[in-house]
Amino acid sequence: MPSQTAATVERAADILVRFAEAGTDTLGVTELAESLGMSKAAVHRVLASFRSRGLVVLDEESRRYSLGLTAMRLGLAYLDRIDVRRLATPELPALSRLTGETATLSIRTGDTRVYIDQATPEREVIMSVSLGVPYPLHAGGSSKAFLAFLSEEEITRYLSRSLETMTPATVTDPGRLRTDLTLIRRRGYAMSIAERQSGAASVAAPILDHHGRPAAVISVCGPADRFMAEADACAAALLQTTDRLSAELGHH
Amino acid sequence: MPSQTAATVERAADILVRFAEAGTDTLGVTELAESLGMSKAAVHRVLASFRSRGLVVLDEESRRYSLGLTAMRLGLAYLDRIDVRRLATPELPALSRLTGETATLSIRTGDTRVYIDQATPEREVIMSVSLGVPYPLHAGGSSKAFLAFLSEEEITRYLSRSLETMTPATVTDPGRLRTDLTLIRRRGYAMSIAERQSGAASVAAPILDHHGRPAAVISVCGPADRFMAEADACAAALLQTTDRLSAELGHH
DNA sequence: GAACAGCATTCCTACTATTGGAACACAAGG
DNA sequence: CCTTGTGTTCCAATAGTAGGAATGCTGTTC
Repeated sequence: MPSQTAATVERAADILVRFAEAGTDTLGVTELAESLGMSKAAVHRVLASFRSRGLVVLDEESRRYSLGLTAMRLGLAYLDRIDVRRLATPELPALSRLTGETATLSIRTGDTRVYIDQATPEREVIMSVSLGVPYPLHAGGSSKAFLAFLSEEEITRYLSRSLETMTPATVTDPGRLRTDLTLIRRRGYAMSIAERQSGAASVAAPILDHHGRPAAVISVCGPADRFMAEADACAAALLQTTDRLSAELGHH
Repeated sequence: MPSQTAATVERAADILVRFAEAGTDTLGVTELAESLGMSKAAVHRVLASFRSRGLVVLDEESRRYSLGLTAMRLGLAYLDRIDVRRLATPELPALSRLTGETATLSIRTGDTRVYIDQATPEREVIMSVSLGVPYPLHAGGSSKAFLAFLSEEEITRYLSRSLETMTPATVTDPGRLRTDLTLIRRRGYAMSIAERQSGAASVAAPILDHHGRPAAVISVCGPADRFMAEADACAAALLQTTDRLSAELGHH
């Protein structure tokens, strides 16, 4: 969609993105050049430039590169400007302790949604989510908690697209999804068993702003086999938290 | 220091950095161009390129730019790969040389804490700690440096348990411990004389992560009889180190 | 211990892609 | 309705990048 772009800058951005995607901490010049189809010389120049700005750092011994302090500052700057985060983050540990399961916070990013924080309980078998990864709005508790509280037009538009299947339990039929969403609105929270992630289950409820729109979603989630027995208690604790936060955003 | 750089990429990086520095969430093209001495056209091209990679997003209404999801993922990727040990271990020899005493690194393991590394000075009478042995959180400098910076709930929970006596100097009274912890938080470091180990004394301070939680503790310790004369100087050197490391973990 | 392999880094010229002034479009405010 | 401030596009000049090849370095193999 962006119109006037600069190829050099896009390639440089690709290098940066590769650091975020790669599971490994460090990347070498050759490795980057091959995976991006660039020449080693070009990759090296870009890395040297990023290095001068602290975006990446060079380990002098291994001659390999990793992300730098500036990269971290970018991430924290992004999170700082999300004010619902400041409001909700302190609630997650309390919710996790109360329920004995993982509590998460998500925000919407267009037609997707990402976890931006989580608090995990202190026990052996726990569930942990991936922060920063976009997920579709129709699969899983947190996603459906967003979708259910969007406007009728937005829901219709979203459901008219092709809906990705993430697990065998993902619902992709628009009719069945609409029934789900109606129930979610009536109960005030969404429940999901293995819709986004096999073996996982969750309850999720939105924090509504003064327009009644979902500013964020909190979920309580855990391993599916034991979670079902706790689901009702989790939902009660969850709603108590989200109702209070919604009120703080001016929702009544 | 970097040798072969690419001017275009450096300018692009400067734009990115500006988003992290600026207190405001959004920036406009003109604003960026003027503050960086670039032409509006160049800034616009760079932003368009970053936009295609999700590093920045454009608010269609206000025509202003802010950081995007990819920026957050960079920050989280940086934080993920930070292994406190790798960060702090190289600092221990320097701290030991500077103070003439032993420098140690501890991490928490639930309701206990273990030394995972140490650096000893080159002199005849030195103190040496046992790596890998769990110690309780209420006795000794390193332990109390952890305890003091946990959440109020965690402290209360810990103090409600029965507290082991390790030496005649160990404090086990919850009231006196709370007074200790308050002082530690105010000074930024903990001091202990023979609380965990007879004949030993130490100062200890936490490395705090971006949540303000203690990721690790560094201590400087030595034989009690001579250590007291050096304690203030050791604390100063210690805090200089831990403050810098906390910043690298995103604490501010 | 010498030859080798694999890596990062530098060099240098052809040439492609960026540059930036100016023109344009659009919105808000006087 | 004109003005002033945006962000965006256009285009020719040229400055800066690209990339193949050479170099230097490190660690490994025989």
